[in-house]
Amino acid sequence: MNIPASKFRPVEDRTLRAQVKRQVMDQVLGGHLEPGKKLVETALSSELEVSRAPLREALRELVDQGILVSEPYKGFRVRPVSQRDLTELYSMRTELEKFAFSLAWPKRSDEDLADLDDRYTSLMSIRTNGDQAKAIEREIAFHSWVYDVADHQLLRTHWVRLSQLVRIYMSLHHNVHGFHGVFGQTTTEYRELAKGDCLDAMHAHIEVHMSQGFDSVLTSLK
Amino acid sequence: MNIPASKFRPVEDRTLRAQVKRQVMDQVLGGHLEPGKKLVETALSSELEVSRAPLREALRELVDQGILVSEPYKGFRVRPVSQRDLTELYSMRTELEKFAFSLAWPKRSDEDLADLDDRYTSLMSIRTNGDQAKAIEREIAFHSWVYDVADHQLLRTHWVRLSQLVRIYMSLHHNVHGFHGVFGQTTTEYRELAKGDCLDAMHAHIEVHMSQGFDSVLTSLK
DNA sequence: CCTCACAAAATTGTCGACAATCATACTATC
DNA sequence: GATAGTATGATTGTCGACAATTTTGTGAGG
Repeated sequence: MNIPASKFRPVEDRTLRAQVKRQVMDQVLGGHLEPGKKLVETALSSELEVSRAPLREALRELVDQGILVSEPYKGFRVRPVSQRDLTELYSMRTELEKFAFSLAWPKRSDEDLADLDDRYTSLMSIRTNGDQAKAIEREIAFHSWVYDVADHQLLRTHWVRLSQLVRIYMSLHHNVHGFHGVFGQTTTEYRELAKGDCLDAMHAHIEVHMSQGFDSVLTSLK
Repeated sequence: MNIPASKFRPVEDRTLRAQVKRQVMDQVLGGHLEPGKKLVETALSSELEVSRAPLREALRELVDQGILVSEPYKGFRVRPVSQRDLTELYSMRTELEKFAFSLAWPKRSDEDLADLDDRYTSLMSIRTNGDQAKAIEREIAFHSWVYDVADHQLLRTHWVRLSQLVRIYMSLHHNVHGFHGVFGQTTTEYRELAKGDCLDAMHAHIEVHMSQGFDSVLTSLK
């Protein structure tokens, strides 16, 4: 399990705002709301059975998380996708992840390496299994490892923001191509290098790894 | 002038939300609201003469911009500052700006170089002059040049987010140490290298430049 | 003096109604 | 027939009031 440390976690989503946020996020990232689709506040609020005030605040939070876009008097829409955005997303990912590895490199403990193996195993087991939402989450979790180890709060928040976009494109990919992952074999090499002792090789591999992922997802856009 | 292309720009701040956002932002970034200070909604709404609905939405946008923080039932506070945050901010800046230069390098046109000189002159003239808010804006504008040339939307939004934090720390610095800039002589060298033809030298200089800025701002925190 | 319980005040969260704006369909005019 | 103007409906923006929660204040008991 992932969080055995304390049996209890603080109750989350205490406000309607937070609950709404989670639900809309799940719908979008689950691929049930197609990119570009308009969200009508009155319809959503009656469907979720909350008033528009917390709904609007929740949607506004999702805007700055990059999941939605909004224009005054025009309302909210699911963030549209484009080839350019995808290109930028992956170039950005590449850069941040290389930076993360630079930071994490001297900090990797045995515990951390075992943790990476856990995430790897967890990811591989689901790939043959077939739960789309879970598969995406584990893919993200696998890549989050280096950011956890890097122990850089600001970098992490920027990765979280990027990862939302990654989720959108991945669910798009899964909807088009079924359940096989976007990274293929390179994931295994990624893990080996991450446990090894050559940072340059890791950096080089990230470029390859990302461009593999990019090409794979790109096919979903045409 | 900066934007001669089209004589008109779209009317901005059409909603109260946008106006509130701008005003609160100015207050915080102008250093008139100290980090950690609590913002009481009822007080703010009566002061700004708007209801709490648009006010709350505006504040929530500022949260995801990194200027404020919020907790359920606890309200909004100006983002607190810490040495760790500052360290992370500058390491992040260093990384993103190096990336930006890599992208911008082959795209630099003669126009762009002239633009850089304009921003440089504009910055230098204000440094001896003494309007704090303007000085900060021009400092940011100078560093934004490379992001403009890089022409990478996603990278730009991340820089915008970072630049908000930079503004906070700079206004803190100005409040403590008066109006001289935080980068000193290195700005001139920065400009020269940015116009030159050695990307590696530019990258190396960014490290120096940033650590200079970091050290300078750091003194405001103790 | 300290701590706990409890009441009161202050503050945030939520609601329903109304105003301002936008999108659509229709008409008049050329 | 095309286009501009106009009325209508749909949608977002704003407001004031009330509910839920936290914070502050007070006093009893040790």
